[in-house]
Amino acid sequence: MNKEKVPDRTVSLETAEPDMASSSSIGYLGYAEYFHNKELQQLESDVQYREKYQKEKGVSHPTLFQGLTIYVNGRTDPTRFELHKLIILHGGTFKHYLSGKTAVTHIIASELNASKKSSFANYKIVGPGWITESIARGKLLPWQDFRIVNVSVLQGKITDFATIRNCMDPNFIHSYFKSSRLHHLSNWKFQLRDQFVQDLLSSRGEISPNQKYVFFHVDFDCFFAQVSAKIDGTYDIHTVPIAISHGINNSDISSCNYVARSFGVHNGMWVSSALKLCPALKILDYEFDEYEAISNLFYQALKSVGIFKMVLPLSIDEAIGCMPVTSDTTQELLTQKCIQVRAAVFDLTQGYSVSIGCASSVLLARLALRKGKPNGFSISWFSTPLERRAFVDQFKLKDLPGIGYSTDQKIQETFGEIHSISALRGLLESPNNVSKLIKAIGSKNAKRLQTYLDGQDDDESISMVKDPASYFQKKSLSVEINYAIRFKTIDDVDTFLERLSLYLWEKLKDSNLLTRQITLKLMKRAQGAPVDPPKFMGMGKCDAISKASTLGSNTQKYGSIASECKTLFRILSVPPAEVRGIGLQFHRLTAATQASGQKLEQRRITTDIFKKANRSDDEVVRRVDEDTTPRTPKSTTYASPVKNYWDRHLKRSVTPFRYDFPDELDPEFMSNLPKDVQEEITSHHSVAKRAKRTLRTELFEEPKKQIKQTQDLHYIHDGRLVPQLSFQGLSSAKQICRTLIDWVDATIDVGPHEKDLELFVNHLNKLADQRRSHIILQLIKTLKNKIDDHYDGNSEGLEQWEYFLIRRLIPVLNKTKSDVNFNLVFDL
DNA sequence: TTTGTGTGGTAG
DNA sequence: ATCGCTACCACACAAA
Repeated sequence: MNKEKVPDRTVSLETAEPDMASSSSIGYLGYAEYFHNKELQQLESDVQYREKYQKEKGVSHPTLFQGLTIYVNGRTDPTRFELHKLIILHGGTFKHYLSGKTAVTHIIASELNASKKSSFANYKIVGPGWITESIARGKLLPWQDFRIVNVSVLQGKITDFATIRNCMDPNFIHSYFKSSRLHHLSNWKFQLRDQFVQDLLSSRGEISPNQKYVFFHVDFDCFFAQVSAKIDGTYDIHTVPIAISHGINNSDISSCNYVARSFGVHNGMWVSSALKLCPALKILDYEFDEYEAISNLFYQALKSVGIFKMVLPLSIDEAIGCMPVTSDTTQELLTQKCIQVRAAVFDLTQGYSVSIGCASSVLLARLALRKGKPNGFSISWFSTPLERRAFVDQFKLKDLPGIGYSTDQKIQETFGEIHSISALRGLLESPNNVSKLIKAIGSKNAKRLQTYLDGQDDDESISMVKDPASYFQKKSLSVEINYAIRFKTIDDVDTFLERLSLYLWEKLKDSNLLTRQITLKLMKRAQGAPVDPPKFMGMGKCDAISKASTLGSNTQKYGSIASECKTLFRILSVPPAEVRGIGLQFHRLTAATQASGQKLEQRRITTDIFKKANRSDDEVVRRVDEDTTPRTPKSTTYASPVKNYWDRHLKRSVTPFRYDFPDELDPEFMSNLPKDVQEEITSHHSVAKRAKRTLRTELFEEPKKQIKQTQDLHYIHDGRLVPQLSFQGLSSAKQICRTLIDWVDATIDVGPHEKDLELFVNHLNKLADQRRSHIILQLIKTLKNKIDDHYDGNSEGLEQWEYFLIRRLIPVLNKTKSDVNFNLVFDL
């Protein structure tokens, strides 16, 4: 591709500067507007355009494409706009649509998705290089040399197509996120923040906390709509109502232009309702890569202006530039700067419009931005608090940051139909009303709202400006999917949980962090909600329930995380078929030390608990990827979190359900599988059977309490005040050992109860917290010996006990390895 | 009083 | 068809 041959873009039609007076027309759209005409007119226009251009430039182009009719599909390099121009300048005919009537001779595309590919089957499909190379060589090159035949692309798209509808597909998570706008928004935000922190730390430029700034809140006008419309190239964004969405029915509109808004269309609306308000609405698809590219240019432009001490990233299309206040900061100067910033973005992005709100506080800048939109700017530079308040009074409560739908509703429930800020200000003169407000929306919310009434920033915004490095530092990690989640069996759930754990674990590992606490969050179909929600593959009306588990140590271990998730799912006790969404969160993150990072690498190469345990000459697997620094015992919860949970959720209806999986695995089928697959299946099967047992006992049988309830005791031990740990009401190791023996004997046929296992692991973890490793060792040895006693039999229970021993107890044991010197051989 | 857990709300 | 994410704050309530 020869870019030099591309005529430069300084044609008068497309060089107009952004219109600073914020009026209706934007210069750059002149070009788009020009081609917006109906097709017949357009043919004539193309000829006119060519003549005008050649006359102005004093050049003429060879008519390479004479007689050809060309259509450009999707994103290309050079862009569709540039190709359009090249084609018509060189005598070709450009088609905006693939209407059936007019024959298109060639299609230009870089990549075709499956549906397009098959519908284009009868066309000559070529890469954009065909155009640029032909022009460069001065002759029409054979199109066959630039033909696009990429079967893998085709297949990839086809699997994608199926993948997104089936959450059990191994690629589901990845492929779903690839087209989830919300995932992209979150991801971009994180990346921008991360980049910001890195830049800040490497630049060593100090942020002085007492610096006074003018804030420039810069924001694209309907970003997605602007970008997608330009890529598509078919419509004039100033005259045609445009919205961005995936589908045509119950699909969210994520962005719409101001023409669409004038019909009452707004972001978040479903396409079907938007079309009722505005039948002419054009729906365009997302162009995520392009959003990212334009955003890069946007941030680059903000930096290049050179007036900002820092540029705080708010999102892909939104940032706050902080300009230090000096003695000559005046309304005139600020006006000039706003114009300058808008022009810089416009130039670098080649034609995108941003709006700016400029003020002395982050809040006022945000409000000013609303006045500046679209395609303009607004400055709120006040000298008295009175002026500030008068300015704030123009807005609605919902315009204030942090006042969303729900808070707004609560205020109205308290004070009647109150929408305006001025009305609320009046009400709050009475202390009585202030306490009403606090009661309705909480004290923090109320306090922040009052700060806003004064035009001042709340503590959070202040900390963002004063200590941005820590404000933008990530403190938790989570993943959530509430779309297309449909499970049949608990095996499905386990498999999915493993993939979700893997996804998040990789992020944890990449950020070199350890986690202390895991939360599993489920969306459960609400009582009475239809099994098939109105939105295709959506979650419908759901109850959100979650359960946290505090791990025994700071960990980065995939195995512990995944198995903990499965346990949490069982505790939440939602039938797999009722699950509509699933999420995983890591809290209480700590930085992994350099050493543990290195050990992690070792572990991945050499060890796997299962395999290690199978090798009789092996000592107990070393704990390698857990934090070995002693934790302060602090306060530990001695009561069972499980009991706590069920006390609170007992009212929740639990629908009985059946797991359908075979009781026994077919040995012939199994023997034909690779060894690792066999192991995996056996392990799933065993977890599933355990769950079956657990829930069956819980739901259909009188729960056989083998052992009495936990008691929570506290007493003086060894002359010190040490919290006395107990398991099943027993404190002495000897007594507990006897209980363990009874426990194994009593459950060797049916397997242990999940809740009991959890209590026992909790107990061990607490012992580990107190560094009482010898007791842990004693208990586990006892348990192991007892299980070995039953080894001749081939009961289900034995299998489950072994699984428990390997998966849950050995990790606890490994954790204590540094405390005592011992070798323990497990030859299972 | 302090700490921890589950839930709700918000933003883009 | 359709891609309903994710970090963070605040609160109610329970437990110590």
